Parts: sequence; structure tokens; C-alpha cells
Amino acid sequence: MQYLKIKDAIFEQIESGQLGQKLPSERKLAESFNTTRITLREALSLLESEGKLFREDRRGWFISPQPLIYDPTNTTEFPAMAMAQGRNPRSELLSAELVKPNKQIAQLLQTTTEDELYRIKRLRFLDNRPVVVVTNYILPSFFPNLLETDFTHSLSIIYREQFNRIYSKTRYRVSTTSLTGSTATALRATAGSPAMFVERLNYDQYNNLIDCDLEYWRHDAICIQSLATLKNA
Amino acid sequence: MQYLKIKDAIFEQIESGQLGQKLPSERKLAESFNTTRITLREALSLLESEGKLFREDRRGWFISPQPLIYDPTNTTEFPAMAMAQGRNPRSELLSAELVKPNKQIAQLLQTTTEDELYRIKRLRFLDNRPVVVVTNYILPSFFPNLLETDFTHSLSIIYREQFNRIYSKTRYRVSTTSLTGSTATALRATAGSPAMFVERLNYDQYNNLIDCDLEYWRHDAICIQSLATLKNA
DNA sequence: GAGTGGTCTAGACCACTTT
DNA sequence: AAGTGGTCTAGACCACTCG
Repeated sequence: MQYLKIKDAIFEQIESGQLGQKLPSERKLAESFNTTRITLREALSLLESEGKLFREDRRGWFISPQPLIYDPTNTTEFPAMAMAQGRNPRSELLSAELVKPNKQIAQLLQTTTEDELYRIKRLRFLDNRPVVVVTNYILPSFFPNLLETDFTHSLSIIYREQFNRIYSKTRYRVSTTSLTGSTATALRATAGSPAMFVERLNYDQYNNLIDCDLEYWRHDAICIQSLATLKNA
Repeated sequence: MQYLKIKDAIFEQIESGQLGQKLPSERKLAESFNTTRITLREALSLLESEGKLFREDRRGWFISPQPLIYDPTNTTEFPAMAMAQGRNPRSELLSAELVKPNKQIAQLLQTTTEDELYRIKRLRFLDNRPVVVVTNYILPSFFPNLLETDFTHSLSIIYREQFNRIYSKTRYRVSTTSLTGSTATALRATAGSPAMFVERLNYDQYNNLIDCDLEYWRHDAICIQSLATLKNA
């Protein structure tokens, strides 16, 4: 159980601020604990699972900043939410296209794999660290010619100001998964890094299902929080 | 990237039902893919992160059953919730004591580390698989002599029927972490297994903070889901 | 008692990032 | 050009589970 001791030792060094934002190389750390890289990586991976460290692919290990508090029942756009918590947000548009959805998405939006949907992919940063890939699938019937708009604004603002649609109800799901493929790459993560997956189905003020969100978060970058009035029997 | 191919191959075998509920031994699997145990375990760990497989410590690898849909805004007790989804629930009381809380808990419940609290630990099973360790910290002022009650019933029923307190509001947080120590052992998990952590602060019908829940779930056993009316600016 | 998973050693090569 | 992380090999021992 050597790796547990190493884990605790590294954690103490993190807490006491002896390590910078970036950890020393695996070889140096392994040597300093008198062990092999495999065992050292076991310890680092544990700290990664616990959300105390994160990796950037081939760049090394870093200490995780405070997570963003994320309330799925709040429509506040990402930039406003981040700034309210003293963070510096930034977004990059990855793509905006009209596509035929796969079966899973078609089912979510109660349409077919033959009916095209708008798909908007974004990469969002916190303090210059990429933390989430967000994919929106949007029903075109409610938003004609959406692709001609300027996506520097958030979707909820575009919906409200250009189409008079206001998010009013959401059905969200949260589960854990791991990052793969282009999502992992965009987040500078190694394939297999732990992730938090948030799926949202959004309804407008007339109770029409208008779009869905698929969000893949670096799992240490987010803490879901909400206040709820309980439904009693 | 051999382990990615192995991962996909194992996943296909899972989907097509070629594997039983329990996987063959690591040595056999490694041999069948012409690789070493280390690489094979890399592939299995990925599937574990994705929630498709889980491990029981020294017992082997198993295919994950469907996750339980868990709505944090619903007070339905665990047994009722599980049965409504066609699952077979069971609970074990691990301990029920009066203890001094640590700093974190004291802060959560707005008390001090000197004031004792009831602490109730439970292990919950789904279809005979241990899936979550739940720890409740309860403010004794609202529930005199709580420890003398029979804990075969759920807490919310005891609160309602013996103390006239009804859960009416909750502040919940969801994050990911990993299992360690006695929590891991209770869940038959290896230290470091990925986990979903749910923290709840519960209020009664008079808006008094009455208790908190700390829940460590095997991450593949749960999918958080809720419906929310959005708070618009 | 046989076999298993958990842990660890001591290397190696490559592609990539960084200096 | 040097160093790094990602990946992989080919073993080993132990404590534990299971038949």
C-alpha cells in the first residue's frame, strides 16, 4: 500500500504550498519517494480521482483550482456565473452546423434520425484552463436561420432577444464518465480522464421542448449545487 | 493505444452478451488479447471510469447493472425509490452514535466541534450489491433521545411520525471523488475506486436546519436526475 | 490448495512539449 | 536537443477468495 502513503505525502505537500501550480516531473517525484514511475502514477491517479490534481496530456500534473459552483436550475449564462465567482471565463466556438442526429439525441428531442438539427459545440475556459465541452442540439422549427447569428453571445440571450423564447423548465441528469476522442483532446486531457457528464433538456415558456445540452466537464472543475423545495407525498 | 482497442473489444463483448455478469480472470483476458496484465487493467479501468464495469476488491470484475435514477428533490425513501424502479433494496445499519463533529461538519450544520451530534451510518444495497454509504449528522435539539428509536425505518419516517418534522427544503451538492478506507471496504471496493459524492443539508417545515447527509455512491450505480423550474433574471 | 486480484520492480521506446 | 509523459513488456510476491 505504498502508493497510499505517497498519495498522502504529496497531498500534504500540496496543502502546505510546497509545490507550485505544476508538479515536478514523474521521474523526479518517483526518485524522491524511492519508487518506480508506475507506483508513483498510481498515487497521482488517486489524487486525480479525488479532484485534487489534474493532468494535461503530455504537459504534466497540476494542482486543481477551486471548482466552479454550478446550479443547473439557474439560467445564468456561463460567463456571468463564472464572473460572479471571481473567475475569468472564456468560450471558443468549435462548430455550428446542421446535422442529422444519432439515435440517442433523436430520442431525447423526440424527433427522428432523419430530421436535421442545429448542433453547436463550444469549449469553455476558466482562468485559461479548458474545463467543459458543451454540445447543444437545437430544434430548427423554433429558431429559423439560427446559424446566421453571431455566436459570441450565449444561446439563452440569442433565444430571448432574437426569437422570444425563454428557458423556463429543465430536466437535467448528472452522471460520471470518462473523456475520449475529440472531447478529451479539446480539454487537453488524456483519454480516460474522469469526467462529469451533465445532460439537460430545456423547455421554453410555452412548455415546448426546444433544445438539449450535453456537457462534458473535467470532473475536478465543477461542483453541482442547488436548492430545492421538496415534493412531499 | 493498444488499450483503447482492447477496451472497445471488451465493450463489444459486454454488449453482445458474450460475457457473463462476472468477467474472466485478468490473466485469461490478458492472454486472449495477447498483452500483459498491466495493459489489460488499463483497459478495464477505463471501462470502470465510464461506469460500464465495476470491481469488487479481490473478487474480480463485473458488468454494471442499470444505474438507479436518483432525484435529490424527492423525499421518497431509498427503499420506495428503488422498488419503484423494479430494484430490490436493502439497508444495513453500520452505527448510530452521539459524536463530536469535525470542523467541516460543524460548519455545515452551523454548530461547533464541541457540540455533540447524532451520527447514523448506513450501508445500502441494490439487488444485493452494496452501492452507497450514507452518513447522517443530526442536530439533537430537534430529536431528543433519537438513539433509542428503532432504525429499521427510514429517517424521514421517524422524523415525521415521532417528532413531527417534515423535510421541506434541501440544499444539495454533487461532486466526484474516490473511495478510501472504511467506506471503500463497506462497498467492497478497492481504495481509489471512482465515486459520486452527494451532500445534502435538510430543512424542516419551519425552515430549521435539522440534519445533513453525506452519501458516497459507487459511481456507476447512480444517475442524478431532476426537473427544475428555472429562476430567470 | 489453487487461483485470483492488488501491488510492485526495472526496465524500454516513442511522440510530444519545452528549453 | 533534452526532457517529459504515455504506453508497454515481463516478470515477481502476497493476501485474499473460492471451490
